[in-house]
Amino acid sequence: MAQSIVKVIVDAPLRGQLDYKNVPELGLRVGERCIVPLGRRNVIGIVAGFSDSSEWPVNKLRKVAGRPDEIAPLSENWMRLTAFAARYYLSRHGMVAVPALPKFFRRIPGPNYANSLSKLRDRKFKSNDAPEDIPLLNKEQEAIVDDFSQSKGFSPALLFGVTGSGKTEVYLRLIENTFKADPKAQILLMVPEINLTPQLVSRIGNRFKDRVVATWNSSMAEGQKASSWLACHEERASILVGTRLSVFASLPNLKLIIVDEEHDASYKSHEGVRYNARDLALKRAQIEGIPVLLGSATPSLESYRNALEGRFRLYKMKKRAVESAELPRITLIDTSLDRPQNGICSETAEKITDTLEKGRQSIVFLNRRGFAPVVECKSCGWHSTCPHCSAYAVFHKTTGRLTCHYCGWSMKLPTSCPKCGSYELQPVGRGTQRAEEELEVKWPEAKIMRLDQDSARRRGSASRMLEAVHSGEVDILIGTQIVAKGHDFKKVSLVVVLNTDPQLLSFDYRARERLFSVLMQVAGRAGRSGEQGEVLIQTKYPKDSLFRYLKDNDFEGFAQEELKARKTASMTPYSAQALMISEGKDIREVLDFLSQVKKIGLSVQTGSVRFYDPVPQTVQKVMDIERAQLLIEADNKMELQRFLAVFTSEIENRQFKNVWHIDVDPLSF
DNA sequence: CACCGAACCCAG
DNA sequence: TGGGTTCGGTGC
Repeated sequence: MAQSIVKVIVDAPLRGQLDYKNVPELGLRVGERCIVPLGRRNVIGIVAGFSDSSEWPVNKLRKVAGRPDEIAPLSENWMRLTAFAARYYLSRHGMVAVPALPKFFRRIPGPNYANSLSKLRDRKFKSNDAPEDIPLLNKEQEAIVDDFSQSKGFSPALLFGVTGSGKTEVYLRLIENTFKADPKAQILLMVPEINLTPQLVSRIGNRFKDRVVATWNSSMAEGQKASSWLACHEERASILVGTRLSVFASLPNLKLIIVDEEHDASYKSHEGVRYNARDLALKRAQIEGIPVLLGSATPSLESYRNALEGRFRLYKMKKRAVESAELPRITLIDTSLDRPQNGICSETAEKITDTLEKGRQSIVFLNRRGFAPVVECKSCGWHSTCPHCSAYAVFHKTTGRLTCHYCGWSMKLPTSCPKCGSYELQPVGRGTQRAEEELEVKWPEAKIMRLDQDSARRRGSASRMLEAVHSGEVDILIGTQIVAKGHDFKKVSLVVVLNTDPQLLSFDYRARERLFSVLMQVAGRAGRSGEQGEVLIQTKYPKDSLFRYLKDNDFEGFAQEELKARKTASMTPYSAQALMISEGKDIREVLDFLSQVKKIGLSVQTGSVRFYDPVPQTVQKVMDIERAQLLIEADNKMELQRFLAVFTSEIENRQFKNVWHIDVDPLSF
């Protein structure tokens, strides 16, 4: 057997695999973790293969240093998935595979290792004994469950279900059917963010009492991550509920993947390897040859198009699961006719008062945190800017400070203008803190609560606040996006949307898609149990077609109009994009570098690949680093991929000293 | 001339 | 990526 040389991948930006002399007594197998010397230290690597020859002089090769433990190898499919991700997102196999393991499993074992490992194995997963009542499926749900459960092999499907149509119940039945077909099956349920997982996990735990339900998300303690990971790897856990990183979990008997809220931007990773976990979930299902379900009330245009063109099966759920729950009535308030007082139009104010009188709850949605986005000097025109970023420093009244939302820099709000000394400093614009204060003045008797990153910062405090809403202690909940996400508030009958106009006018062509999605979600908070819900949207542009589709609860109409526009302009999903981003001290140097890079690109250009001009990023400077980008486009992902492989190796060969990276399939600009 | 942080270089 | 080394500016 050809086993004298071990090929190892490690977490370092090195091309290909590293060769080491094998130590046959270790009995290493492909997919196993091993300890190898790298430079002056030892690191954890993963065995990618064996060979009897090397491109390196064999006598210069170093020996494998050992194995950390007896844990079973990662599967061949897992290795294929991570290798694919590395290739597609222009990274290195080791830089995807190794960081996909919990920290515990990528550290060199210390003296207590064996002990800690057995503790991890013994960790008990919460079992749930709450009484369960299994809702009956309606006709729509039943047909979908029956059809999807017939899937054989790789079969992607999109579940388009309006808010409240009972997607979760469909997921649960699909999981149940998967266990019926294979009692040892493992299922991966991906969710965009952690906020929702507790409710979802306990619901799953209730339904599948004899199963271990593991969770995996970035806010968990390292020990918990490690024990969840191990339980999945050793097949003690049969369901994993996790955020984007869990697409790389080791699930040797994976039989079904569900991606909930598939349109959600948090599936895209922004640090390290910039992968999109939803896309990788599809790839994973393809590699494993298993069904995958993407679910959403407002699918991404990309997935919706895939469904329209027959690449995904399309399931629709247009009824709310609770028969009596009607869809909320949406009213647009023209802010140029009904001028807002302290941000609130008179019609809005009346409705809030009504709702209070009826003893029902209201949600006020304002997607901007802090008190005011900027402070201005009325006498000289000075604005509060961050000294390290090209952005305003936001005024937070709770702390009395100006804070930069990009780098975290902050200073005490000056009492007089730093430029001219005038005392006429005035906060401009409105964030949730200001709106909260204004609501308190207007409705002093109401119990008002604010929910945003600032008020929810402490661990678990968000869930405590949500609990207060559920129990009815709160009359008006004001907040950012967080209030929109999937909470099943029974007593909310009014939703008010303040100032979404900036997103309507944004140059980012995806802003409309995102706005539609978030408005649909927030509207879905109203009237979830019986009583007719009402949604008020204050806008200067009530005639915008986006609102018409929203009023008619017509995602498909909206999506088709958007798709048509995108097709005409050959924008995504009718084209594929990659952003080359570069950073440096001097913006001219950065732009200069990107111009050179563009020239190189033009010289190796293939097929439909085209370039835009290098431009500074929207927020040009962050933490004193200037950033610019070069947008590269092709007719489809395959052509773009083929080009990028050649292009990046060409740039690497030139050994530029500039810092750069590539964001494949970027979601924002 | 000592000290420190930033830039640079390298790993099989 | 992480770590070690080298380089250059600053302070005494």
